[in-house]
Amino acid sequence: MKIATWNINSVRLRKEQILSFLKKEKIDLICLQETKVTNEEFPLKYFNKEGFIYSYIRGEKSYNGVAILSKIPIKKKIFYNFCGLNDARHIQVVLDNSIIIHNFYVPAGGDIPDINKNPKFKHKVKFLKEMIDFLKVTKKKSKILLGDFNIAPMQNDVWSHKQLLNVVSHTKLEVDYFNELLDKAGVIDITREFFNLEERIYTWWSYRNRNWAKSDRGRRLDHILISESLKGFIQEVKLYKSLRGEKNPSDHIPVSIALNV
DNA sequence: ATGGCGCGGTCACCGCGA
Repeated sequence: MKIATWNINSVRLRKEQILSFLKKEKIDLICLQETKVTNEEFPLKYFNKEGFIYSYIRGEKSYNGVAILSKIPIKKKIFYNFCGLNDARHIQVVLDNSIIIHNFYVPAGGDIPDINKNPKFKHKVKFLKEMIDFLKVTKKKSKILLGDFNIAPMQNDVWSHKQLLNVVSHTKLEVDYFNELLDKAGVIDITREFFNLEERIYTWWSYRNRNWAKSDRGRRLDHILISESLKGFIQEVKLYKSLRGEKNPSDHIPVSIALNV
């Protein structure tokens, strides 16, 4: 079973790229973020006719939006609201084998890393706190958390640890919350387990840098976190950097895991 | 060292991303 996550930055604009990726990499289930579309306007039939007959979509106009497209049956569909907002940042499904899959789009947090000066950062921090409280009660359950966490937790998850210490996504406050989440939710950062700690790995490169590949100033913001109990079933973890170089790309690339279950 | 782009909406500009 192969599961992927991808912040797609508009599903309508990039449905062909998504399908091509799903086919080429033989993905069974994908979690999308920033679909930027209402459920009514979501191109669901486009994926249904290609075998992704199971789905759970939750979108809104213009902003945010998450979706799960699957070839594998989905037993249960649930969503949760954080910070009292109905803003389509989380959905959850349960598979027939009882594995729980969460798809998250954590708030970006704006520019200034100060909760007293920047309401967007305050929102992000509150979201993370509520996420921890929400997940800690399921610590013992077999689960996979995927999505755009908007946090680059380790030194080699950014192009320059020193220069990004005070940049939203890599501040100590955010990294501490990320690690608390791993601990309290009972999950591990499986991508890092499959790559050397010394290796710089990214899932996002800014649109603003035309020469993104050459300057390579990326960040690892997209994650797949799995229960300890599932670790033995993981056969591979893949990052698809080449997709950032496609025509009209998303600024994020997909990440996938292959599970032997 | 800095600035750099791309999305959706209802517009030819803005809010937002990170």
